[in-house]
Amino acid sequence: MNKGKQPTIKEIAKRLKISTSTVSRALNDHPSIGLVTTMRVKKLAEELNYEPNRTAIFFKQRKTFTIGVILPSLSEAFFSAAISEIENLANSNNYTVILGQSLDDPERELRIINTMKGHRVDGIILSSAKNTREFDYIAVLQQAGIPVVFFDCVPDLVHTNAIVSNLKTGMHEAIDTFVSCGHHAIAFINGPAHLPASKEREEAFVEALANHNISLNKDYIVYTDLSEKGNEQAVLELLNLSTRPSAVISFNDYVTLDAMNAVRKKGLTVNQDIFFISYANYPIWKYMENPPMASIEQFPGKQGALALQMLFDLIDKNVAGGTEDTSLTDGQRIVLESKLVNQHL
Amino acid sequence: MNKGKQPTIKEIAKRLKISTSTVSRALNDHPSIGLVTTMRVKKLAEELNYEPNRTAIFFKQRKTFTIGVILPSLSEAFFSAAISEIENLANSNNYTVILGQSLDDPERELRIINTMKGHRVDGIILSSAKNTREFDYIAVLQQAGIPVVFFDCVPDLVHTNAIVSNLKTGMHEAIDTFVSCGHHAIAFINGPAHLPASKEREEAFVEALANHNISLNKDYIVYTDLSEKGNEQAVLELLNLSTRPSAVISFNDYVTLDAMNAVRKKGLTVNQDIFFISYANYPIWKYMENPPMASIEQFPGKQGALALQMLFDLIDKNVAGGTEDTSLTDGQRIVLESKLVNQHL
DNA sequence: CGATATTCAGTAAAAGATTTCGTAACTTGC
DNA sequence: GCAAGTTACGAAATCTTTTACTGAATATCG
Repeated sequence: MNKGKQPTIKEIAKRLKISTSTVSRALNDHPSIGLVTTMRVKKLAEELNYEPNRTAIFFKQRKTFTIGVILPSLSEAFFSAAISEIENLANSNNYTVILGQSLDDPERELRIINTMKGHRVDGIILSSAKNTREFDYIAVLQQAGIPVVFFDCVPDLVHTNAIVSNLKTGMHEAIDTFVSCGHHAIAFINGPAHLPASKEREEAFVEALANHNISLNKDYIVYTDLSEKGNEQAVLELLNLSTRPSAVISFNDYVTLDAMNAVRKKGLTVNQDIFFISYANYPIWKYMENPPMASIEQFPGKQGALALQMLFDLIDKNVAGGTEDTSLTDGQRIVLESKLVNQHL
Repeated sequence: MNKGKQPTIKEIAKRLKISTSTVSRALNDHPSIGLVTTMRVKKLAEELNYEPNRTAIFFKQRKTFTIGVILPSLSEAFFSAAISEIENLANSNNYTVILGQSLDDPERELRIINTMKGHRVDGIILSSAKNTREFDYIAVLQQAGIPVVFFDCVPDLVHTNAIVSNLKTGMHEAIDTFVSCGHHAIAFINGPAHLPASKEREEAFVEALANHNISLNKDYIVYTDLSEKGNEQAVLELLNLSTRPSAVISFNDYVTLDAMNAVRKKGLTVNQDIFFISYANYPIWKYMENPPMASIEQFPGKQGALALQMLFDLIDKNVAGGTEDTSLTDGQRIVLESKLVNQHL
């Protein structure tokens, strides 16, 4: 039969006694090939079950229609929502997604980036590991002509393309909500202080309190390293204060979950003794008997979609413009507002 | 400088005034190249920041060190746990993962498979869409020499490689537990009847009841299409029975979540009026105030890891053996026992 | 009718690495 | 000192597809 081999364009050419270039052009509907020939080629291709060898095309065209997506973790709801949307959108644009998870390890992140560079991906979407401090690879990728779009965890540098979430709007809404429910003792469990995301949250927290003329109580801001233990300790710090807060905003839903467990262990009741609002809007809240009072939605899917859209734009410019195109060096940013949603109570 | 181009072995050869074959061999530590030459080549390669063009190698070697993973959904906890582990393991074996989600749409699944075939992946791990009935693509992939390993949702065919979860052990343990707690009115919310996974669960359910000499009440087996509405309706059927069950085993945790919500809406109390056990062990249970009594863990990460291991074996055999190797046609299966864990109460 | 377009298809190079085959130069063994 | 073996490297083919260039045949026009 076909000797277990995939048919090639050469095979078609031989059978039809025409040249491979004609076959290639016919299959790509090139106008310089006559209708009859084109039909003959396509017919035989169909019969032989011909499929182009994409590895050859990738090689020749220096384009792989592949994008790399690197995330800290695939099992975190925020990221799996994002990757899900990215894959979906990439797929409908005939792009393929290759995947890497850094597990928040900068070394591993770097290794993945190099692998993807080796695979000659057309672009990379990257939510960097929490403790990545070295971003030299950005220059390397730029040198290699591979555009990068950051999202969620974005390095604090100019000249990077990114989708950033404006965490402030959500924080303001959250505090408005708490205040309008009569809360004045509002605390904040923040993440690691060095993260831009933590800084932004904290600024917004301070601002929002000021807006309501609530004086800032330093004890009401505590920090967690985002581990389960860290989360528990952070909330315990708050609970052990002489006047404990009645409302807590926390870094994200995972922190809130651990915090709530700790609260219950202390014999207190969520949504009675103490109320929560946190970032991320974990899809599970609707199933909880005592969910947080509300959530600050960050739209992971939308962020992913925007990131991919921006990446496509960069890839196009990359193809159109020369190597000296500045589109890669100039960083563009799109800001997505966070929003208070799911008034669960 | 380097004209914005990536250096190639040709460039190295030219500068060193040796042939490209020597460079290639030197870089691959081929024994027929002298130590001095090898060192010189490696040194220059380092200086020039040479990186092999993998698209060229993939093309030449007919091997991409890439595997495809196709899952129904990336945002479901079970699958994100699996992909996370697969990516992890693939990464440490210097393989790259390309990703596709079928969204339980057979057409989309097929398209993804073809794309991956085009990418010349070395193998595919596939958890097929729930309502895929046509598995012709298996033959096509086999013809193309691409091994496939199924897991979780496995077609009911011989000659397929798969990691299957033995759902029975878990069911037996679950019912043992219920009975030992005094329950005799045990119901079962099953998934769509056509799924092998549903059939297996139901068989085990019937067997386990028989083991305890509990006569089977047909009304105590209801079905859901796994939609939120379907899940609610299913549990309502049970609750509206003249003698409602005191214990319920459900198809999976998502069903249980919806069922619990419905139970509460009816004014009943979970873990008091009615108890649940379900498959999957959703990681969120530890945060719930009224979690199911226990969970039947299916070890998604482990299943993924085993699938990848099996795939690697098949890829190796594929390389070693000829095209006529039967290893691809003979289906091998590994069974992983499900297990009752997290006695949450 | 001859000059010029237009149409259609072939030739060959190119992309970057690996690999088969071949061959100089040098070392052994006797 | 010569056959045989070893060492170290080069030339060229190869993997598949695309594409710039070229050329032949046919059509069009003045």
